[in-house]
Amino acid sequence: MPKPGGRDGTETMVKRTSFAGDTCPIARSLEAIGDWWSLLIIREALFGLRRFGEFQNKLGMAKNILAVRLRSLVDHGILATAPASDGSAYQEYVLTPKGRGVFPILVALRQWSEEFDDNPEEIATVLVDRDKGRPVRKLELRAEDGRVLNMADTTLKPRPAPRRRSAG
Amino acid sequence: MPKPGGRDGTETMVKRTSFAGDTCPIARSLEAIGDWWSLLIIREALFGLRRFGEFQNKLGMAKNILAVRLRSLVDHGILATAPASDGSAYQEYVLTPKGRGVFPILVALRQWSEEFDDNPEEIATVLVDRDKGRPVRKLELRAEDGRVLNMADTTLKPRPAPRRRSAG
DNA sequence: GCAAATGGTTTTATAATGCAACCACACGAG
DNA sequence: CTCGTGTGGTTGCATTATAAAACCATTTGC
Repeated sequence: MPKPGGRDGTETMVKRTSFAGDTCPIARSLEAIGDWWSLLIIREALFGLRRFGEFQNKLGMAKNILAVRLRSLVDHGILATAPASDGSAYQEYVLTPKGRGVFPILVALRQWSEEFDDNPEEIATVLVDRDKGRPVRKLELRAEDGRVLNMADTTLKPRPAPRRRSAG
Repeated sequence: MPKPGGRDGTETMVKRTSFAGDTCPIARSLEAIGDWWSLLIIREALFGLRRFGEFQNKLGMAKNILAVRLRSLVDHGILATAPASDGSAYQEYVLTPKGRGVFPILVALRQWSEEFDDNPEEIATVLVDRDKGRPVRKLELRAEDGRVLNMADTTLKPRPAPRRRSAG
């Protein structure tokens, strides 16, 4: 069975496609956090988990997969390693500002489930305002002037060319 | 996509983990749209793409993968098939309300890239208010009374028990 | 009817995932 | 120091998902 370009040294790179160089910001996000586990790890990190064992225990995922994901998240600047806060020689994984910035994405995912899931009664938790203990509103997208926008009120424009600073 | 089930006793050596029965709404969302291509397909659908060939051409993905994804999205009620709008015998894939409800998730992903990407100058487009042509604000999370909340202002509570209708 | 386009499926190869076993190091007790 | 245990991984191997390309059935244009 001759396969195209097989044994002659020309390896066919059948890779999982990468969006790293894509100009679409959504694709670029997915490049960093667009897999099953990464967002769940970040979710747990937002909850305060820090140790390898904590993530592994809470998420019930294979240790090798967790290790790969943690490395990837560190590489992407979403997590950072730090010496353990309890004085031991172990290390911890803590969210960077970039990692904490994922919060709105998680809220959007949560609210989508709350609104459209076929069995919403199976959802165990509600995101509430800490002060009042009342559920939060749906995320709002607003114009510069404050008007609430829905999808039809928006459009995409090419990014304006970067303004060059005059010989700073 | 991972096989559904796994919680209902019909479990047959489930390999790739499924979050279908998870009580976390984020996991439930990821079950439906938590893979590389689904969100990009939805993005293109929001832009108006409808035909198999349009998706395949625009996203540059393998046809078999596209076919699997489209089927999955239809199964999840995110897309629906419809007779072609141009009168031909072909079919089209159109977003359901549930599919259009993904919009805020895409906005959140976009804004995360805009804020934290290492090379934001590579991002080609800006989401703007259609009326004014001005960039939109960051998504805002608000309390019931209108206060803008950040992550620290929120917490999770168990979902209140469903109110039972007074029988009869 | 025939060629080309459309919308897939099948085949085959590679990469990712998952489980279990293994291993290095830290730490505590003796 | 040595043993035993917990933590934090890595390594093999089997299974699954993804990918490219070939193939195929309809539909459309002519």
